[in-house]
Amino acid sequence: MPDDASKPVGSSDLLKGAGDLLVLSVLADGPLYGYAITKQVAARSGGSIRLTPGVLYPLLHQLEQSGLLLSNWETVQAPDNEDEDKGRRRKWYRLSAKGRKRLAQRIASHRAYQKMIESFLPDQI
Amino acid sequence: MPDDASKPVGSSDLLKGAGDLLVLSVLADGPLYGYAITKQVAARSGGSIRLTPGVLYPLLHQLEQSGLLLSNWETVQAPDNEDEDKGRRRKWYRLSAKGRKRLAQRIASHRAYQKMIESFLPDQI
DNA sequence: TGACAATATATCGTATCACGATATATTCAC
DNA sequence: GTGAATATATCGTGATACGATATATTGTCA
Repeated sequence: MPDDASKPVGSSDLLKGAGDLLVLSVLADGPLYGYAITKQVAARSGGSIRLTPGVLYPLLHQLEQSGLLLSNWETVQAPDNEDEDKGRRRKWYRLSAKGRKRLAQRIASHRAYQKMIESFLPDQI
Repeated sequence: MPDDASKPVGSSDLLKGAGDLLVLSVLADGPLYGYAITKQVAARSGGSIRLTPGVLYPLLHQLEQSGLLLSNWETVQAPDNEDEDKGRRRKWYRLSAKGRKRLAQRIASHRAYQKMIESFLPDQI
């Protein structure tokens, strides 16, 4: 049996606690809805960062609850849809003032931490 | 009740998955035992990275089990200790060849990931 | 001599989090 | 009309960082 016959087990943990930083960062360019964030992040990372639903939506809710994000629902009417009560729902998220301030702090602390980690790495291995 | 009356709750999550990178890095300079690693990391980080026992020892065991570290026990005899069966025990760890190779890979992937995260951060907030 | 701090290893329980799987509904393309 | 894409959301699992706790030895200082 080959070592990696089927690998839907365990974790890869790509995000390493930077999920909030990513979401706040892409929203700094303007409001987006969840699915659009997913696509945006995938595109800008060349497909290497996949912000899956199971990661994204709990994260958005948590950021909103913390007052860092504000949101409003949009109902998209399909051209042939005459029923006003139906239509695809989108929840648009945008940075709050608090979220913008927090983003600046997170960037600073992220860079400080990475600088610290980098200082531990050996020049010669 | 003040918001942070007593805060031994929850997490700070300073390490963010870089624990193995830290340990492998400090061991690249030569063998060390656990407690010395703690002190070394604390000193080199100005006290901001505290590799507590609950983090360090499981990590060392896991790295050893993965074949990245090799170890041997040392028994330190106190000057006034005549009993050969007693004395403070130290477990010295050193990088294996596999560990050294892995360190190089981890550094490369860490830097690639950080570069990717950095590319998401907005210039202007 | 006795107490306390520092040295040194280790495990346990909890909280958090990233992730795959799954669910539901709408709309577009063919 | 069938399937892919769009769009939101929750659940269960596994990994892990952490504080708390335990145990034993050694150094310091009164």
